[in-house]
Amino acid sequence: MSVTIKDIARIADVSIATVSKVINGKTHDISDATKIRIEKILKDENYVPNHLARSIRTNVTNTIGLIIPDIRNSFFTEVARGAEDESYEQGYSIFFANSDDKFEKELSHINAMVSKQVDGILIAGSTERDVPVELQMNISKPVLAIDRKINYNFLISTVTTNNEEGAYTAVCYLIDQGHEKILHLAGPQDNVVSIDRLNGYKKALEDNGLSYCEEDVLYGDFSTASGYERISGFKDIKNYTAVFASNDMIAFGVIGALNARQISIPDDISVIGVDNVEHSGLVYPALTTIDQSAYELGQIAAREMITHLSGKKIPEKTELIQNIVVRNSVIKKEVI
Amino acid sequence: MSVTIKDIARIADVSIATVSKVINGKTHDISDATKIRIEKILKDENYVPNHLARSIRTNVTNTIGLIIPDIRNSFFTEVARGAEDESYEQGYSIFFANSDDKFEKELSHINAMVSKQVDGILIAGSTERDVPVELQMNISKPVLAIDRKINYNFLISTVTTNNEEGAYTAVCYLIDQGHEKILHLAGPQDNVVSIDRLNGYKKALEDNGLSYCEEDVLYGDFSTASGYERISGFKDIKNYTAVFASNDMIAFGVIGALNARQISIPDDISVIGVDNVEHSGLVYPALTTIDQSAYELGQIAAREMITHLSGKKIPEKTELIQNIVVRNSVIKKEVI
DNA sequence: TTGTATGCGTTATCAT
DNA sequence: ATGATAACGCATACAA
Repeated sequence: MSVTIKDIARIADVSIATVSKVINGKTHDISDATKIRIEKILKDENYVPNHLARSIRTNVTNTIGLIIPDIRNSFFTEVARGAEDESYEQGYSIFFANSDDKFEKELSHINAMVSKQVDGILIAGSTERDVPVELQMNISKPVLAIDRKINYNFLISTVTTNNEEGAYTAVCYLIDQGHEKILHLAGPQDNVVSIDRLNGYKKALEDNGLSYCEEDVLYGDFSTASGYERISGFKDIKNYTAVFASNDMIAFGVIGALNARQISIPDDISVIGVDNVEHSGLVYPALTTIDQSAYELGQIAAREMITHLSGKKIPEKTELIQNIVVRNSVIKKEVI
Repeated sequence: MSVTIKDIARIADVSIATVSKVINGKTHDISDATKIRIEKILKDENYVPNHLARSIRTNVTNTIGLIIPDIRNSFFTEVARGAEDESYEQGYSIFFANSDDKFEKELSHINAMVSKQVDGILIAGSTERDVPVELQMNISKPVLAIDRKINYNFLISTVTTNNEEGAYTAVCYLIDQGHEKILHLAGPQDNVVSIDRLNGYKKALEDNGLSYCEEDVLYGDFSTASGYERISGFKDIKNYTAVFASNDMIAFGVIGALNARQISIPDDISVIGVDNVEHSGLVYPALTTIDQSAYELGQIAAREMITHLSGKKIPEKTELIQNIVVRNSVIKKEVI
């Protein structure tokens, strides 16, 4: 066992109340002499407060739970880092867990965290959900939603980025650079993010007087392999001057396939992605893309949770802007 | 406040001792009737045990701390995921923290975790260290070292991969494919990992009757930019048929620079990396590389810690094998 | 200025 | 089969 407040009291020949006071800096009614003496003993004995015991009294653990689908998804890697940084700065610890997009696993983690008395939980919800179950869950700790909407009872706020707007920005940039025939490589047809981005694509076309055609959209999944396959066998590629990929992974596949087909980027075709994944600046040519502000998402989520815990009011919803990161995969199309 | 064992006892009109027993399945001396009745109330009242209170009695939190330099480094992303998976399966939670390779930050996290009574701590040590301070730290919880050696008092085991061997494997593979002029893009001269890999490179050459020349090694840092710069201005590149990059990031830079110089991979030059970063299979051409088993590293680290906590003996040191992942960036060199 | 006593939610021992 | 109670380490209201 470690040394406890009781041991210190015995050594210093004072009561534990006195020791507790100097530990917590409530020294206004402690004489300097004993204060200094106790502090020395605390140090000599290498005393470490038992935070559990403290928490059981104060009902505060200075701990936040973070549940994400998968830390290996670079978007969530950034979210996690942002949340941890902010928490650390404010003296909080992070319980971290992956749900693998399984609702059951998410619930299991929530229960564990509540049981361990986290002060609040940050959740990037699993894609798989069971709304009735969700609604009847009785979470006794504040919950903040990251990136995706969720329906738990004690939801205090939602922090998201606007995927439609990000896509809109990307496509407008393409149009701005003179592109008019823009191929869209979408993600799964039933995926919310993919749908949002498709809508942004449509809206950008319409707002710029271009018409939307169904055949300009190729569906797949969010993987590089998918991007590669769609493009490598696509006959009409010459009809387009630009490709808007629904995420960077797809864009990597597109780049690979175009390289393989000896189609030059960006001279023959421009490519733009979304996500600003770490490697997007490192491929050749460096990918122009949309930054989702994943780090800020995590950071702000943690910050708002902590603000809430301190008793202050926080916005019910905050939406981060997705900014374009201009690199070398898009070129201005000269109008002939 | 949440409902406590006391509330349940009141509702069921029994003592808290009885409730505690059914909660913990010690029902051998409880009548079926009361057992069932209490279980129903537990459920109806949505009772969640306060794990803190339990821990303060049992001295066990079922929580493990994980301190890594940076979750955004994909190697540690994998480690973290492996550790979390194993912990989850065994009913443990993970406190997660980044040290940014700062020793001070590492210490700060250790203190917080010890204070919060983790059962043990997994540490991938920061590069920056202060051995005297390290030795005099008196950590009261078991510590397990991941990937890098550390010197805390309560070190129970070390789990690493053998970087020299991994590099050796890579270079032997190159030689096996007929390459004899192999350029090595190393990391920082004073970095342990970089040095280990350089040694593996040397050893592979020597063991295969090839001589090591200092000018065949280009130093830089572990970034893509570094790889790109070293190669883009390197006049003697034509003298080589293969490049062994000290990590995948460097390899990405090499690929980019070779592409830019119109040197074909792998036809003109083969490239091999180390790390098997997520994107390494997704670049063009797909990178042949060495897998560091980062996921297993985290998984095994957590597993051994938990085994130790259960009172069993664990090996003082376990070293994981690094395996080659053959993809498309290396080609067999035809001997003329 | 310092100490006593109580309680936080739980487990576990020992009575009943 | 069930209950009373001490104890875990700490914070704090109140007494001295």
